[in-house]
Amino acid sequence: MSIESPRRIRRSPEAARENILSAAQGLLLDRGPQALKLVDVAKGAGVSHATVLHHFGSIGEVQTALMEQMIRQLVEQILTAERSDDPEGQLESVGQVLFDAFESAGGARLAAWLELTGEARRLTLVREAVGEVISGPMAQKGISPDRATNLVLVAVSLAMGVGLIGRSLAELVGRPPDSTREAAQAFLKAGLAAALQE
Amino acid sequence: MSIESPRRIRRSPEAARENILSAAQGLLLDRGPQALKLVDVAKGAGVSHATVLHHFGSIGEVQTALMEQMIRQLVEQILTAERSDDPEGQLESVGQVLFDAFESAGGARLAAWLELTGEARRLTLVREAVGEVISGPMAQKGISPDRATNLVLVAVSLAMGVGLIGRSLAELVGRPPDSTREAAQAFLKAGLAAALQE
DNA sequence: GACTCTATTGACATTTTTGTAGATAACTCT
DNA sequence: AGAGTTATCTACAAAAATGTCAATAGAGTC
Repeated sequence: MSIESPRRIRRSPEAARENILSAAQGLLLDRGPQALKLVDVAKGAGVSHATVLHHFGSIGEVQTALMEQMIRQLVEQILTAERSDDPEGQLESVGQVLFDAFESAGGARLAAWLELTGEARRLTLVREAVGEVISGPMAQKGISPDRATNLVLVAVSLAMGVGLIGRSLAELVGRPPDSTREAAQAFLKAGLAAALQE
Repeated sequence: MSIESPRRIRRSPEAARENILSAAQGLLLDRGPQALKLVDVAKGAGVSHATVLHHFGSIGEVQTALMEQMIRQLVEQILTAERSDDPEGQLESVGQVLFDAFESAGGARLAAWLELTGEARRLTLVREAVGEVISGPMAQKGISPDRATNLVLVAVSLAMGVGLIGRSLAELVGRPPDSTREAAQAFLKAGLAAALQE
């Protein structure tokens, strides 16, 4: 029987916060917002719950910090795709990334959570991204700001819906999980094409 | 100073459950799922929390009962509209009701909640409704079951997204709250029309 | 009016969740 | 190596949320 040496991992404050937030994100994505309890987050991060409080002050601040981080990630993904591509494929590509962001990265779950908890005002970052898409690639395609806004509203809503319930819905009607997304992307593409033909 | 008579309202078990559930629904709709605490629900219903437990056994059962009731309401709305209308307007009408159900009645919030908490299997009722729409009005329009399923998946996802974040999104980009829904309905209608022209 | 039934309640008990405080250990700098 | 800083931990405390129980009070029946 040896006395075990009390090994601790000591992180920089930033690393510690990051570690905790990523654990929290994992919990949010696969167990839902209700799972964001202090001890559970701590356990997920491999630290004591006191450590979480040391870095965030309260569980509530963990949650808002998580929201902000996820929003930043979401917007970054979209803007990156919007900027880097060739102007031709931009619209399709942005559509692609939009669905990706809302699906895999948990964007839909985040947005749903924000909406359900009434914190949707935090989405100011999103407004900027939307504005950039409207005045950028869509303007280049000759789409008026007004119509462009409508298309974006529809596209984002659709991506949101698909990201949130698309897979469940498909399985519910006996289809492969991705079929909702595929159908939605095709539908959106057709609608965009129609909008361009005027 | 008079001794106040301890007036109680004594309801039938059914009325009591209904009263409690409707209070719970109110809480869910305007404060989110996190607000569904035992005491808060009880306060909303104007009874003691012990009464809630007497009728439901636990707060968890209140929540699942609420889910089931809301799902039933949702499906009923959709099926009613699907059945009662003239065959011509059915598709448009169902689209209308779909958006209504997911928006005003809180269907989107319900579905989001189910999804976030991983209880989406409860939606078997929805499968039946979907099946009925596919084999009913859509078949009459000459749409193949396969294509019909795709359209339904898209329509429901879109209604879901619009119902959940449509208003916030519109306000976020400086539009009137209803504009997301209007744009989405127009977009969906156009897509349906295109699908019929083959 | 007395009796029965049970929905309702206040008071208590338990569990869950969050927050606090002092001690300890990991890291940096000298 | 020694000292200072502070991230981390354990143990404790507080608060919040859920659940239990015996007593009370409506409403119907005899």
